[in-house]
Amino acid sequence: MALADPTRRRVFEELRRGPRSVGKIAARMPVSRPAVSQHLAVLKKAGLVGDRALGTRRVYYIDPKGLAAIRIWLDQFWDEALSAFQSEVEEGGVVE
Amino acid sequence: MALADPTRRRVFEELRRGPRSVGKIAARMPVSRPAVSQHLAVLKKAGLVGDRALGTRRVYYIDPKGLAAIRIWLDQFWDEALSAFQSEVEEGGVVE
DNA sequence: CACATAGGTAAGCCATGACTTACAGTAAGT
DNA sequence: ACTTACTGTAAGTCATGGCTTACCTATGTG
Repeated sequence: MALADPTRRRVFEELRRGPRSVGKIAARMPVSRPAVSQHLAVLKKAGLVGDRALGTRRVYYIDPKGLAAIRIWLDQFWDEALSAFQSEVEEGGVVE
Repeated sequence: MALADPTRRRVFEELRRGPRSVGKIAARMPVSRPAVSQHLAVLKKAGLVGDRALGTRRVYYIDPKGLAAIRIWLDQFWDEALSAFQSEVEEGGVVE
C-alpha cells in the first residue's frame, strides 16, 4: 500500500489543502527534498497524485480517482464484514 | 498503518466472511502459523480485530469500530481534498 | 496423569525500503 | 551564454519489520 509509510502519508496530507511544489512540501518535512521526491513518485505510481510542470517547478496534487478507488475497496469490505458480523450476533454464538 | 503489509491485509480479509481461528487462517496462507499470530496481534493492537477464547482455540473477528475509524478518516480526507480540487478547477490555474 | 492440540512468545536471520549525498538535467532570468 | 532555481535519478548505507524455528503455556481427551 502506498500509504503505508508515515512520512509518505504526511506528504500526501500536505497536498490535502491543495497543489504544492516539491520544495514547498519538503520545507515542512524533517526529511530531505529527494526523499520527498521519491515519496511523490510512489504516490504517483499508485495513482493517488498527479503532477504538472509549472516553469522549473513541478506541482503535485491529489488525484480524486485514486482516493475514490480506496473508498470503493473500503466500502465493499465494510459491507461484507458488517453483514458477517450481524449474522454472527444474531446466531448468538461464534462459528468455528 | 496496520493494513500496510500485504500478508497482514490478507489475514484481515480472511476474517471478512466471519470469525476464524488462528490455525484455520494459517492453513490458507503461504506463511507459518506464528507469522499469522503476529499479524493478528498487530491488527488487534490497531483495534481492527477482536478475539475470544473458545476452548483451546482462539477465535478472531473483525471489529466494526476499527473499520469505522478508517472510514471516518478517509471520508474527512475525501471532503477536504475534493473541495480543494474543486476550487482548483474553478480558479482555472494552479496555485503556487 | 500422561498426551495431544492450539496458540502466544523469543531469538535470530534476512530482505525490503526509506534516507542521504552527489550528480545530471531543464527552465527562467540577466 | 552564464548563472540561478528547482527537481529527478543513482548509489550506497542503515534501520525497520516480517518470517522461521524452537520453546513454553494452557486447555481438552484417553
